[in-house]
Amino acid sequence: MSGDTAGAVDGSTTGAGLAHRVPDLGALELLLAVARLGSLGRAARETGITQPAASSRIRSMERQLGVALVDRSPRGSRLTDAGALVTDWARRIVEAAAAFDAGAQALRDRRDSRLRVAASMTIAEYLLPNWLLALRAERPDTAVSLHAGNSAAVAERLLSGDADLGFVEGLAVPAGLDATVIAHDRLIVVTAPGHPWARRRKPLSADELAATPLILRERGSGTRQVLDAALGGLARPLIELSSTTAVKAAAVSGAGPSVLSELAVGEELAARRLVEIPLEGVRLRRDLRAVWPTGHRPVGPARELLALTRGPA
Amino acid sequence: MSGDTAGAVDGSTTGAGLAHRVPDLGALELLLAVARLGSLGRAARETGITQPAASSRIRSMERQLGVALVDRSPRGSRLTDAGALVTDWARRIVEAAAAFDAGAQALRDRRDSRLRVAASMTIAEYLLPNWLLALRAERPDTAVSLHAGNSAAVAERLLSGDADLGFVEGLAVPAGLDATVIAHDRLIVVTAPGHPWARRRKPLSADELAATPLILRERGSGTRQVLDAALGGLARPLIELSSTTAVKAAAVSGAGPSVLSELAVGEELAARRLVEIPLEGVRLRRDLRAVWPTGHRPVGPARELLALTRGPA
DNA sequence: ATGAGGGCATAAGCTGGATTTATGAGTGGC
DNA sequence: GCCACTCATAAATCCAGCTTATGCCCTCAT
Repeated sequence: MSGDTAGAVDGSTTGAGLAHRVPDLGALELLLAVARLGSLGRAARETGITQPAASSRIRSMERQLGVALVDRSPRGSRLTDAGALVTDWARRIVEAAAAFDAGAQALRDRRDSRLRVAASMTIAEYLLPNWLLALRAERPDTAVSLHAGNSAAVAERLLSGDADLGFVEGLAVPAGLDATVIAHDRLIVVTAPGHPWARRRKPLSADELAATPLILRERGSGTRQVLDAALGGLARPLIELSSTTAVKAAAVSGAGPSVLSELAVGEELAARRLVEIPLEGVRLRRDLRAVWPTGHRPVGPARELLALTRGPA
Repeated sequence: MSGDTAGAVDGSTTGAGLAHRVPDLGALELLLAVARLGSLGRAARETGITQPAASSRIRSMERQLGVALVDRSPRGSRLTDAGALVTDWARRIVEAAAAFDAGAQALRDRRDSRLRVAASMTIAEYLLPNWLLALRAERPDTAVSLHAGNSAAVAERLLSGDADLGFVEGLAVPAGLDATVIAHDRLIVVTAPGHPWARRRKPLSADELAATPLILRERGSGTRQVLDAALGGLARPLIELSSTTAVKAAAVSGAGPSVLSELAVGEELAARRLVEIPLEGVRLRRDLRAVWPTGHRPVGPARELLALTRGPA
């Protein structure tokens, strides 16, 4: 959880103060509404503010960004070319915020919720918010609660009746539970772009990987289990850290190579903070499973959510 | 750019007011700093505010979310289990904001920039912000300007000396330009989850696709070009819209099937607002290319950026 | 044990940004 | 020519977050 970092996102590198250069969520939502509705006034009404407020907000956003975003005319407002681009970028922020909101609501609702979910960390972090969003779109009134923990904790909550549906990422299905595979996850070798491996031509061999000290999660984590199994219990730790985030931060800072879930490093790969090192001769694939107490097939909201998770591979 | 929408993100579906339920960027950045530094005070200092301000901000965030995020102790502050989860979700918002910022800065800098980039819309929307972020990480003082347009516009800017490096996504390289393939993009068939095709067992055939009216960009767009070529000029439009966003919105609302870049629909697939329909017998793959005036190999910052884009496929 | 230092909480006062109401002004349809 | 729609401006209000000034708690070193 600690571990020093030099990631662009974590602030230390960038001249801190993203918040001063990026409009706030309200303004971005307003911009999306303007783009969709073609009028400041209508967008204002939809957003629940008055027209002058919207006008002023868009204007200060343009001042802040130094770019004209909308073409105002007495017949309405259309996006500028630059405005269209900005709006698309803004949409991605708002989407992330919507996922955040869905997740946060599930954490809060803990009490009188109709669907109680228990999930392992990787799934809770990267997949569940989007599923919850989809569920909300179909059944807006289903209150969901979420509890995150390792496989054992998930199993315990299910068996004790404290959860209706679980998601785990380990190799085996915990005893007493039925399961169905809902997706796959690939573990990949990553390094900072400056690492020597980043310039290799040939894929890494399993032996090389096993012989190299790696930045890893602690023994017992789902990721570590799969890696150890694939390599024959031989993964050498260079550092052991207790959260995926800390591992990523260490890898980004160039401390060494690491093996992480594909899901966890999507952003880092896209922004070239990390690069994937091709690997041959090992299948670092693991199944992600939905689980429930043996015999008690999911019904109602749980069934609903389960159906949503049967995504594209 | 208009086109009605029912996407969860665009507001109409969700009980509007994401901004009231999600902490603002400043608070999220502060939370990340606390997670990284293990102390409210240190996080405050790094963020440029005082310790009581940080304390109050975190507290109101906890009140807003209804969840305890950090465990305060006289020795520092550590994240709660829920806090760790929230922080990870928050990181995704901040990452999107960082990309937004990088893009916005490039739109603004237009004047005295050392690297002038021209790019097609799909690339500018989905790929460039991350590249700019990576470039900034390596060369923090390189001012970049960005102009987005279709392939012809990109070529024109390069040939007239108004841009140093271009990115295009069409089938052919415009005359007078040298190019290198930097990535590939796959076009995929998508529908709303409720569409009959979403329940098909067998992959779609090319003939079926060609025979079905689709929601498409206007003729002449890069996407349309590739599709027409692959199908033999036969794609039937159900509706023609002038922006990828509008097409997506129409598809999400269930108006019909569409063919879109994989890049453009990542979020929608993840949140199950759209589903991919397997297709066989057609290769809807297109190359993304970096381009520059024949003979003038990129040098300096342009070379730098080019190197960053040679990503994982 | 005792004082120093780091860490967090509380209280009071200030400030700035965003909002609302009220109004004006331009454009197009009937 | 009037009505309906658009956006802009001005003035007053209100609230959220900031800072400064404290106090308490804990730990560690002397």
